[in-house]
Amino acid sequence: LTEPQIVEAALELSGGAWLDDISMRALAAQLGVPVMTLYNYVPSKDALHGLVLDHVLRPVRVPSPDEGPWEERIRQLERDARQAMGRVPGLLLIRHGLESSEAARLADGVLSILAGGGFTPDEAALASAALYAVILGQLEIEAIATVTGAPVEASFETATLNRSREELFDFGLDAVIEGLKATLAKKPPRRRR
Amino acid sequence: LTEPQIVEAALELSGGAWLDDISMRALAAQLGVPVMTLYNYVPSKDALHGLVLDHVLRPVRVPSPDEGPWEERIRQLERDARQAMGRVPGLLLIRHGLESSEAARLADGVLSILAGGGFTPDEAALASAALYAVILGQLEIEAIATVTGAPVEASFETATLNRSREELFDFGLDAVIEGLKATLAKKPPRRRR
DNA sequence: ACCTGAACACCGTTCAAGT
DNA sequence: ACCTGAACACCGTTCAAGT
Repeated sequence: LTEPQIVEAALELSGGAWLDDISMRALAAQLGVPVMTLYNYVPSKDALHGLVLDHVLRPVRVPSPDEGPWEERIRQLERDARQAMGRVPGLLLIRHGLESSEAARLADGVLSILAGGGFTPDEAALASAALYAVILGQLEIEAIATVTGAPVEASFETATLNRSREELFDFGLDAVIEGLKATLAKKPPRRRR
Repeated sequence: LTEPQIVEAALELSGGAWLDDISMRALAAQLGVPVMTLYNYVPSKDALHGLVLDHVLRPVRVPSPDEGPWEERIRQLERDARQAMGRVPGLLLIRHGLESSEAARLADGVLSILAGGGFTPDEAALASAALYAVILGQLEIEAIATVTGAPVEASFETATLNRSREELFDFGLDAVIEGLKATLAKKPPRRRR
């Protein structure tokens, strides 16, 4: 019985819905062990969520500087991250984003990409928060759809009905990136020293 | 004992943290009634969350067309909504955004503002989803900060440390709006008939 | 040392009995 | 009709006893 085994079992058991809804008892049953055995590998249910978050975020790469302009690298990273987290829409990353070392790695990646793109550290921080908000918000919208079985954003009438999640996400992401570019364009061109 | 009384008690008891963490038992104690009495007014704990969401969203106005250009009206509505929901960062609006008639009212308001701004229904739907994502994401970031006591976005290093939530939100919101305007600008100017 | 059963201190909600 | 106590079917986790 290993940690990855437990994480995988939790993922399978949640079936893409609210991770929080699976109980330690059900997880133990799935693995065929007594409940308390889990606590030899995981300190708490809360910590388990952190492990799951790390697990799904681990494969997401931070593109290196030679992989295109900063917009393209941001887009790639955010798309990958969204897709990875799409495995567990009800992850409640809310509560664990700050504890996850993988989430921190990606946040740092975004910051350095933005810095390389010409943003000051200050602007980069603001911009990365905006990008973070977009991905979190989109995941929430998807979580609603997955868990309730409703189409993506029913309240937005029929227009969104036939749109894929990718389309929705890309539109929002592109809008933010476009806005960030506009911010950059207003500044005098950066000087290299 | 009235429904608003129950909602207010829930708000007070949660103290701005995760609403889900308060128990029906604690809520009943706060109101000085037996637990089961609550069920004469609220069908379930889940429904209570919906009532709280409606309650905090009710005062948020949809600006009328004569209150400035569409960007300004969107900004005003979103700012108001963010502030209203800031009362209960841990509202888990995730689960109830679709059930709340007040959330639906605001979503419709955003759609009609965008339509008036020159977006096709299709574009307006995409744009409103993007705006929805931004506010949801920002609220999540704030919820993390409130509940964990950490500064807003600790992983973004010191740059964000001294920024108010309003600054963060406005930056993200402005970026999206800027991006949406760019989308509009690329189109031929709309014709009135 | 590692494992785990029983127990503790909770939950939300059903249901039947009270007035 | 309206109200509510007791009970049901769960929780996560502690803790002490097992090997």
